[in-house]
Amino acid sequence: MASPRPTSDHPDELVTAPTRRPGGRSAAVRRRVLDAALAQLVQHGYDSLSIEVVAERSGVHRTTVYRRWRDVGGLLADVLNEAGADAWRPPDTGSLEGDLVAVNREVYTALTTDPVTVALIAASFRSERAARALSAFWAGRYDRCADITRRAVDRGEVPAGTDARRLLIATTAPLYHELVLLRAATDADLPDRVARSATTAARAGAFADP
Amino acid sequence: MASPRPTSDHPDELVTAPTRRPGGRSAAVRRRVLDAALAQLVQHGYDSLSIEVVAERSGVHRTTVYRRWRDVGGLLADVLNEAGADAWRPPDTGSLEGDLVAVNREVYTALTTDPVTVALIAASFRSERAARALSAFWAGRYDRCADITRRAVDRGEVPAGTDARRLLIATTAPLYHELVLLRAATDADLPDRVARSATTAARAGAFADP
DNA sequence: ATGCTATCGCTACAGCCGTAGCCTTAGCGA
DNA sequence: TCGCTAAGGCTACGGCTGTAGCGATAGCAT
Repeated sequence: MASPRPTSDHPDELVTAPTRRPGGRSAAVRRRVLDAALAQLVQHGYDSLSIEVVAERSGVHRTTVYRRWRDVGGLLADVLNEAGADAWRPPDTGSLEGDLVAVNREVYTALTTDPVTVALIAASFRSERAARALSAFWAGRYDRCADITRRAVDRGEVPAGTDARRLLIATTAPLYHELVLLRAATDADLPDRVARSATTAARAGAFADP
Repeated sequence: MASPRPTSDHPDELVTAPTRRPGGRSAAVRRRVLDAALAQLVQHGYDSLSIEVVAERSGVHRTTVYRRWRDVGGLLADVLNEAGADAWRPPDTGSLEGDLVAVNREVYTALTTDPVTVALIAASFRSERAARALSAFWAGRYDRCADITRRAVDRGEVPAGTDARRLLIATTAPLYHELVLLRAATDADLPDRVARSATTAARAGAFADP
């Protein structure tokens, strides 16, 4: 007996249930809802983001949104999945310090000027699915950033065996820590300073094997 | 006319309104409620923490809890204020690396075995007051940790001018980043490895002035 | 002791969240 | 073209959150 697809409305792994009718309507509903969610988020912040509001704004019925996304976290997880699938590539400035500074400036602006980023982090504490989506998003970014370390090793700037992930975390983590967790006063020089520290550390072999 | 104290039920700055009658009842209510909140948090996690439940558990009436703390964030902010006022001192092992490793192990256990810590972070995204209380708590901890750097400078382990805060952030931020934001698989060797990296970086002068 | 009043307890209510059940609509295949 | 049925729309409801108003109680000062 060919086991039929389980008909659960809320699959655990997939962010949005794959529709058996991908034609016009379902796709249109999804687009309208995701657009509405993002717009609401940008314009009025995370606290204003409720299923109620998104449904209203998108013109899709409340219960439909509940059925397909379950909660705000599910909505944002879906938004994130789209965002993570872009063609982003790490900067390539020709030097390790330049690359790390560039990365950190991107992170800095994302955290200070873009309400979406912090909203997604906040959502990840309230929804398991949003948390997974955010982890996946970041994993993709950090993977692509491995190129930065590879190039630095090739240029002889840092020891062979330097761990790309550790270096990248050392570069970006202090930014997240200061801005998101400690909520320190914003300091425009912070991203560059941290990136320079990480560069110095990497040159000293702080992220090589043992 | 002597202006009387404003009678707002929900002062913005103070976590708990100072009672004009500190005698038995108010204090007892506070104690019962905070104890109940912490117990509920430890036993059933953050998502289970509602005013409803805490009121039930403490035997204090729902509306009273709403009046004095307003929301879950206010409750946790009050819990935090008590926790931050303790006599905690940074470890003193005789070497920079030893001190940083010890600090990081504390952070690590707090993040992996103690549900309270992550719950407080989660709460800080939902409540301005909890966020401020958490910032204050951490500020106190980081201030006290400045001793670690001072001693290391005195011993000649790191250059004079090494910035205590930057060093401490570099040591602990990757832990928070991996465990809280990235939700990476827990790795018992992580705290030590990161602490050693930070030590190497500090010795190389990565956190000295410019 | 005794009155004053801050603080707590209680009831009632308005509003939002999330789900169930049923009906309607519109992709999709024949 | 036309039936089948997945998917969206609608209504109704139960539960939880947060507030208002009022009466009861117990610190505190005299």
